[in-house]
Amino acid sequence: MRRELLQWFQDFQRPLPWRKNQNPYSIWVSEIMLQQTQVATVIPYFERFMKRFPSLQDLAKASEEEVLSFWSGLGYYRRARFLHRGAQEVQNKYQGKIPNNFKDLKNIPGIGDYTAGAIASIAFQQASPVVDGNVIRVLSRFYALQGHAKEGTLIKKIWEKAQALVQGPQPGDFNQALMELGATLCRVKAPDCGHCPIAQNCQAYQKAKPEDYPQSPPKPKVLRLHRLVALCQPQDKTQEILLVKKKKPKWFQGLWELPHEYIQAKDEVQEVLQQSLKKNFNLDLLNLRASGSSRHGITHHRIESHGYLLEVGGELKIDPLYAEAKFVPIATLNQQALPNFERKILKQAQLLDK
DNA sequence: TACGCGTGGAG
DNA sequence: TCTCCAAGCGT
Repeated sequence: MRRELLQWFQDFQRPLPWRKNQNPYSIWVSEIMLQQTQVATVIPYFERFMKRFPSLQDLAKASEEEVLSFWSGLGYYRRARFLHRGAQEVQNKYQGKIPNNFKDLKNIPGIGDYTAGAIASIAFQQASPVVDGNVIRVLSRFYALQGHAKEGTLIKKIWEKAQALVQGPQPGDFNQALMELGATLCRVKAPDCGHCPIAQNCQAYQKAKPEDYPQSPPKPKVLRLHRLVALCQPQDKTQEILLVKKKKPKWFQGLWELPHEYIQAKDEVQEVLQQSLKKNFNLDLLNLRASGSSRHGITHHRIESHGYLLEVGGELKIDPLYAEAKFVPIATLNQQALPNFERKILKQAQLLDK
């Protein structure tokens, strides 16, 4: 099985930017970006990020704000803050040399069991296993293991299998081959067993029901929210817009947001915005017009945002709930550390290009 | 151990 | 338009 998979990987692996070399730093960046994120989404972010932060040192000495601005739109922003912190830690504790073993890697912020195994095996050829969503699927099918994909007992068994399988030559390629198989052939739905190099020994395939493995876990209930978003422009400077940071935001720690309020359907728009702007920013609402709505999902939340373009007056003074607030030129919005959640609203108001 | 974190592609 | 879920992690 090991031999077949390695051969298949050599013949059919996708050419990906982080496979051009075995530089531990670029492997690390790619592995963090790929957490819970598909390859096609990551590629342009990876290219842009590596161009701006080509070495660990470049990343370590950058500001968190700038690192986040290069992560803007990729999601799970905590990853970027830990990666940045991790780079600084490697710089200080290991003189800029990324550790080559699982144990030390795992102690770096943002690096868990999976990522420590991935870096140790891919960048340093250590026989260290990896278990991600792909590996759980591939191995639970190959060995016809019972249990759902988030269940502790199943995951533990998969780690044991992966640990045994990774022993031997080319551990990094073998780990990547397992994941590549999961991503391209051994898919959640409609697996392509006809082209699978290990189908002959796959127990789920022999039972003719590979897509029954692993079982899908119970899912949380979806919550629906409505949100008013304020695009505030000063009366005398209409080319600027207000961005804010809460001290303890529910989402998007460290990123800029547009001022907003979560509302009930019956709430009066103008009244809510007027009171909110006065209380939080000491601003007077002079006039408003609707600029469009958009939907966005965040984990198990489905949020409908309603944007309003507002003209505001008065002197900016922020409430203690907020850490910062600033008016920025509209032309600089593209370089700000904003979540896509806010970019959608800005695009609809034609303050950002599509 | 369970939960929450972002986003976009596929079906 | 909706659901599902991806190269996980820290708490």
